[in-house]
Amino acid sequence: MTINTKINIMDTALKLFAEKGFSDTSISAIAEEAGIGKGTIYWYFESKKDLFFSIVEQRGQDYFNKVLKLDNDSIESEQIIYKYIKYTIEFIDNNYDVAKMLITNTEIINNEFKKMMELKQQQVISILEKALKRGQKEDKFRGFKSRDIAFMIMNIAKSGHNQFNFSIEGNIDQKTQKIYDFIMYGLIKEERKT
Amino acid sequence: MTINTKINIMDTALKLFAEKGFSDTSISAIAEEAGIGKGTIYWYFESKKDLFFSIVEQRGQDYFNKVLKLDNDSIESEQIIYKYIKYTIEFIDNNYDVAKMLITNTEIINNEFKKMMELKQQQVISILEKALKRGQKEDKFRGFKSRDIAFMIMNIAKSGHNQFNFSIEGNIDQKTQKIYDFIMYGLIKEERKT
Amino acid sequence: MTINTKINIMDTALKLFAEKGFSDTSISAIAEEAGIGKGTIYWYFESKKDLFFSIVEQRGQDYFNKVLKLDNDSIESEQIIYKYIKYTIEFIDNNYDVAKMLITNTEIINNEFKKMMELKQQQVISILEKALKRGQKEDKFRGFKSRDIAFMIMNIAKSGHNQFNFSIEGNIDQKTQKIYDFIMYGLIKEERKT
Amino acid sequence: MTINTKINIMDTALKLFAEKGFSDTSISAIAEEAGIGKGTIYWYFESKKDLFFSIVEQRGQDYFNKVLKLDNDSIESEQIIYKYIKYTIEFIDNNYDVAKMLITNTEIINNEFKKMMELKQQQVISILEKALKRGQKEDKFRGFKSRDIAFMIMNIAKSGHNQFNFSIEGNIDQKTQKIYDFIMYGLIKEERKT
DNA sequence: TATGAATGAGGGTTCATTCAT
DNA sequence: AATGAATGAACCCTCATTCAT
Repeated sequence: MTINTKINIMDTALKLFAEKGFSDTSISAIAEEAGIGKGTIYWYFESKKDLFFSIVEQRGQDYFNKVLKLDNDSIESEQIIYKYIKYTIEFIDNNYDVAKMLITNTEIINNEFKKMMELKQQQVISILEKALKRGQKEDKFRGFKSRDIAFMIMNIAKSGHNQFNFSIEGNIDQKTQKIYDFIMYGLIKEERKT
Repeated sequence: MTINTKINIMDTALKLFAEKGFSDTSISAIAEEAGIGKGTIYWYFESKKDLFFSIVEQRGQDYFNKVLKLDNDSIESEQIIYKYIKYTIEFIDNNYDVAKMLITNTEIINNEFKKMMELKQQQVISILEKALKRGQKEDKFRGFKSRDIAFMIMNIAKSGHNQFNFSIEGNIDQKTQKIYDFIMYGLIKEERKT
Repeated sequence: MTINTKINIMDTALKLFAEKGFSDTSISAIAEEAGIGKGTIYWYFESKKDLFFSIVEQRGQDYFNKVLKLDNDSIESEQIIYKYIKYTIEFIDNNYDVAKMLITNTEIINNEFKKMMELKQQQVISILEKALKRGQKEDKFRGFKSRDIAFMIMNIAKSGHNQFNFSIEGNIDQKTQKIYDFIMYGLIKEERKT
Repeated sequence: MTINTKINIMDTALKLFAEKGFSDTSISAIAEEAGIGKGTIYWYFESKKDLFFSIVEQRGQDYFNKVLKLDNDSIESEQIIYKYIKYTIEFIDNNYDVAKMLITNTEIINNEFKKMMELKQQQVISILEKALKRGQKEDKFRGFKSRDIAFMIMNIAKSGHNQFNFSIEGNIDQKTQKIYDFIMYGLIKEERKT
């Protein structure tokens, strides 16, 4: 019946982790929902945590690789920011469950995993920081601490995620455009100060 | 023995919840860390969840009340945004543990509590939205969907929070100023488009 | 307020023991229902079991003493049986709670107490047995093993007690008469065999 | 390990429930006595109460079904009474533990269960009542309130049960005969009144 | 590959009892 | 006499994990 039991397990687990959180999702529940035996999960994964990590890895790898490719001086700095936002929105849209799972379960996961996640985040921040610095050198962007801004951009990009039953409206491109526009020009209508 | 056992329990629990998450913090651990008997916790709190909620309520009430007072047309719209950011940064700075606890444990808490949190968030969004609309009418702000922007401001304000071992640099006022400036003017240096 | 705290405690405890059983009645619940502090109970009683025993002793003593007085050869044997039934019905009627408590909690009480209860029951059986033997000698009663009959009388006398929402109908005297009549003459209408 | 773990659990639990009562028998004690892990019990039973109910159901069903079959107008009314007594004695003899468990733990069990038990008892009373009324119509039995007598018969039939280290002497048939004889003819030797 | 019975550590919670006040 | 905060043993139950099949 199951062409690929492993995928079946991961999909089911992802759904339940996102719905109820890591701690409140039992191996039994995953097995039952997936229509397999409890023991089978342990044939494919070493532990519950291993299952969680595997899901994140599988789903997040694509996104992360795309972002890593933005670390390229031949891409215009605005484009890097635009694409970073787009990739992030896209990832959240296509992997709503993983995103939710990551956002809501970060802390309950072990330190090794947290360190890995931190490392990746630091890499992303560095890529954005580098692009921002370049943009400043090229006199495109205003003067500021680029690392701070990189951090703010990271946070604002998550606005594509539905929190508290609310999210920015629109499809991926519209959301991206809105966030990008806000980041670039801010709120103020009046003449730009320099 | 302790002058105030209840406060001792809440402080200890808060520390552990923030450190290890709700599910991975046992009542036994809290009792041991607080230097009291397990049963004593149940003298002051009905359940582990009740303890969690009590902490959030106690710590969050001040912040929320301050934000609610911003819902006042006699305050200039920019000031509302500025103060919202400041209060949020302040809250996070002074209640680092609660903030972390809230951010990382939202999903594992029961629905009643989640609904209450959502309600509060919606109120905050509405206050910002109202201020933004007023700012637009007064021709201060650019045209945009104010609810979307309110949502982005909420997300960006959280940048004061140390995630992944990184946060915006500076004291409360400096952080606030940086975020406010970014929100108002964005990245771009060039002449403002209208 | 409380003229006699001890009586207050015993009355309240009796009510709750009868309602919910010994194990499911907590000291806290008794204290709360009695409107006193938990510690106060321990001023009057050594333990929860001591409280239980005290109640039984206090309430059962009268009944038991009355029955003991039936051990008297100058009372006609039928009268002993009649009065035994009457006293038992009376006790159950006036001390419904104790009776229910005793019937439903016998086993959860310690062995010392059980032995004491057994002893008393054996005394009662012996009294009935003696009366029955005397009645046989006097050619009033049919031939049978008097100890067996004594035991059956003991059991049938409990029919005055409301079990499963049903009991024999009537007031104390009517109930007593019905049971006595049944014991004496049985069901059969036809000519008596000898 | 054991050929049938479930039966092992039920037998062990029955033994302990009868010995010490429901509340004073812990799941740990059952597991230890049965030589299995605590968790295993929860593989077969949903809860401690479920375990209790299952035992009662399993053991009591046979008895109850037999009694229900006595609700049959083609059986002579005396025979119904005789057989009811016999089945009851038999059940108590073969299921001493269950009987004791039921008699001593009725009150500590939940209301749903109590209602079910009451219902069954009412059915039994009704069967006896019906037989008694028929016997009266056929002019076999004396005039009385048949429901009261049915209730007394139920109580006296329990005399086969060893209470307070005493019971009627003899094997099943002898006990049955003694009780039946007592019920039919009562104590009195003299000429029968009508 | 796949199962599910079995395990036992650990969870949250209750409650009889103590004792300083 | 009376209190109630504090205790900790013991409770029922869950669940990640193992392993014989």
